[in-house]
Amino acid sequence: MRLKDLAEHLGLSQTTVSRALNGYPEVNEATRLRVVETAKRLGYRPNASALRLATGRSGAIGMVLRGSYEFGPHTSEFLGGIGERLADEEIDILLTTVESFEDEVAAYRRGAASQKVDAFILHSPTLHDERAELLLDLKVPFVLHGRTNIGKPVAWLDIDNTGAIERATSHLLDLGHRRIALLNGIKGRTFAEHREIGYLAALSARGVSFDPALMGNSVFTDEIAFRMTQAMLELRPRPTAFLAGSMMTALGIFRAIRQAGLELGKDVSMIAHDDVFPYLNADNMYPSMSTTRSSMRQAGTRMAELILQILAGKPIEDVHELWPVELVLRESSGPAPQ
Amino acid sequence: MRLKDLAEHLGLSQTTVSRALNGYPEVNEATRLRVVETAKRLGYRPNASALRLATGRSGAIGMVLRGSYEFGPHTSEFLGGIGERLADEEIDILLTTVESFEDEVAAYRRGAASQKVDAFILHSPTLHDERAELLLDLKVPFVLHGRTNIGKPVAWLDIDNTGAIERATSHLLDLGHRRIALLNGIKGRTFAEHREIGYLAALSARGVSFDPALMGNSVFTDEIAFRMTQAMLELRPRPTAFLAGSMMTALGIFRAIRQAGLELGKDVSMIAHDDVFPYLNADNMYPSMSTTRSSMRQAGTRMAELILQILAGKPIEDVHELWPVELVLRESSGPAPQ
DNA sequence: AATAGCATTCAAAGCGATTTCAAATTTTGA
DNA sequence: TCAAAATTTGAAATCGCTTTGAATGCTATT
Repeated sequence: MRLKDLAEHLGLSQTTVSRALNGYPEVNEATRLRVVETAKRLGYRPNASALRLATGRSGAIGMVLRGSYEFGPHTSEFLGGIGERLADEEIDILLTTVESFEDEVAAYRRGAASQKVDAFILHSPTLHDERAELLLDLKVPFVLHGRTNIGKPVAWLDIDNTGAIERATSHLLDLGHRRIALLNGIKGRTFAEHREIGYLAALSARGVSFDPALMGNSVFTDEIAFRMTQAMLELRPRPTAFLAGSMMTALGIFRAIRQAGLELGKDVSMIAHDDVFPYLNADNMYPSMSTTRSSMRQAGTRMAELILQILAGKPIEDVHELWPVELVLRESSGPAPQ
Repeated sequence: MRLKDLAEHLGLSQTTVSRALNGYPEVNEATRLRVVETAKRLGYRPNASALRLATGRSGAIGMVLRGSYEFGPHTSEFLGGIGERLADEEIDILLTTVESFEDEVAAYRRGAASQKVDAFILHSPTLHDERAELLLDLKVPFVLHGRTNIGKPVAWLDIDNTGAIERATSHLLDLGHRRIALLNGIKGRTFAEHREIGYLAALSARGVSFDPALMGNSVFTDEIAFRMTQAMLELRPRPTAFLAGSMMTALGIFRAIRQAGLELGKDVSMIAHDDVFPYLNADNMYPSMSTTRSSMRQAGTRMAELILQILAGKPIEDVHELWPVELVLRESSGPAPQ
C-alpha cells in the first residue's frame, strides 16, 4: 500500500493525501478526516526509506558499540533509558556493532556519510576523545555521555564522579581507614580519571599518602575484581577498605573478602558505585552495600531528551548537565578495625 | 557528496560509477579502479535512505523491546551476540522500545509496513505467540528465539529447557533431595513452561509428588527470588534444594539462604540456569555454582546467522535448532542433609 | 457583473541511489 | 576488410515520499 494507491483509492492527488496525513493547514477538514480515516482503515504507513529520502531525516539515533565487551549490564540499562524516552517519539535506536577502535571510528564516519541516523549518542569518552572530534568535524549532532577535553564545545551529560569518590573516600577516612583500595575503570577513560582525582584529593586532604599498589584499573567484571582483591589482601598492612567501580566489581571484591575469611563491614569495608540495576539491589545484598548511586537508566532517558532538544535546534553550548551522585551508607562500610 | 557529484568529478555517468562501486562485471577494470580509488579518497558513501529506497532492502534487523524490564543482562548479552555476527555485514540492529504489549504488536506492524527493517528477531515467545502470527501474516521474515505453537512453520532457535531442568532435577533427586523448589520465569512464556515440564517429569519419574508451594513464577530479579526463597524456607519440611531460573535469581536465593543461617551446598543445594555473563561467573562464585549452562551470546550470534540465511533465501522450514544444555556440577549442589 | 481574494486541489519536480534499455566503441572472426 | 559479437558507457525510468508553484472553484466585494 503506497501513497499513490491510497490517493487513487480516495480519488485524490498524492499531494493532498500527504498533506492531510501530515497535518498541513491547507486541506479541507472534511477531506482530512476522510483521508485519515481511510489510511487507518487500510493500514497505510509511509515507506520509511522514501520518507527519509524526501525529508532528509532518518528517524533514528545511532550508537556504536564494541561487540566484545561493551554489551554489559550498564549498556542495557542505558539503552533502556534512552528507549523509554524515545518510545513516544517513533524514533528508534540504531545499534552498530564493531570490533576494534578503528572500526568504531569508521562506523561513525559511515553512519554520518550515509545519513543513517539523525544524531549519535557517544559514550565512555577518553580524556581527549577522537570520536567526538570526528563527529564535530562531520557536523553530525551528538550528545556525549561523560566529558572530554577537545577544546571545542560539545553537548554532554555526566555525573560527578570526582565528587562522588571524594566523598566516599573522605567518609572511609572519617571511619579511621587509612589503607583504602580503589578498583577503578580503564585508564584513559574520563570517568576513571575523574574518580582517581577525587580519590587522590580526599587522601591528600588528610595527609594520607597514596599507595599505587592499592589502585587497580580494568574493565568491571567480578572475576578481575576478585583477583585484584585477592592480591591486595596479601599486602601487609592490608587494605581495610575498598572502593568498587561497579556492582560487578563489588561482587568480586566481596567474594575475595569472604574467601579470605574476613567479614565485610567489619574486618573490611566497601563502598561501591551503583548504576542501579533493577535485578541487583544494593539495599538487598547481605550485608547491604554502601554505594555512590546514580541511575544509568535515568541518564539514558535524559540523554535522549537532550538529543531531541538538539535536533529541535537548541545550541549545544547550552547542553551541559553535571549530575550529583548520592552517597548511600549501609552495612558494608564500618569503622576501621583497630 | 552525492553519487552525481562523484560522477561529475570523474567525468563519468552515475550509472557507470554506481556499477563500478557495486562490483558489476560490465565495467572496464581501469575505470573501476579509478572510480573506487576516487570514491575512497573523497570519502563517498551512498546515502542510506536512497539506497534503501532503490533496492528495497533496509540493511537493518529489528528487535522490539519493552522498555520497562526487557533491557536486562540477558538482552545485552543477546544483542552483543547478534552484533558480533552482524559487524562484518554492515547490517545494523534497529531497536524499537515500547511500553505495553499492545504497543509492541503495533511496533511490529509499523516496522513491517514502513519497511524499516529487513527482518525481525522475535524473543521471549508465549506458548501461542500472537506476534509470530502477525509477522507471518505480514510476510516479514523473522527468527524466533524460543518456540511457539501456532500451527504454522516458523524459523526458530531454542535451547532444550525441558531436558536441562529434567536432568538438573534428576540429579538433585539422585543426591537424595525430595523437597526441590523451582523458581521459574513468568507463566505463559514457552521457556518457563518447558522448564516446568522437565521439572514435573523428573519428579514423577521418581514418584515424588509435586508441591505447588515449591514453585514460583516471576521475572528474574534477585529481589523477588530473595523474597520467594525466604517464604519457602519457612515451610516445614523445608526445601533442601533450589532450581534457579537465572543467575540473578540465584543471587537472591543465595542471599536468603545465608540470611537464614544455612550453608549453600551443605544445608541447601542449588542449581541455577546460567546464560553465561562475562561479568558474573558461576565458577568463580563462592561456593561455586552448579549450573545448567547455555550461552546467550552464542545464541544471539547464531540467530543473526540464521536471519542472514533466511534473507538469502533459505526456506524457514529448514531453520530449526534445538541446542542441548550442559549440566555443570560444582559446589553448590551436594547430598541432601539427613 | 466583473474582479479580487481565499480555500482547495493537483501536476510535476525534487530527494539520491539502482537498474533497464539503448547506444557507442572495441574486438573478433571469416 | 567488414559484419557480428563483445565490451563498455550513458540516458532515463524507477523506488515512494514531500514540497513547490500553478490551477481550480468558490465567495465576497465593488
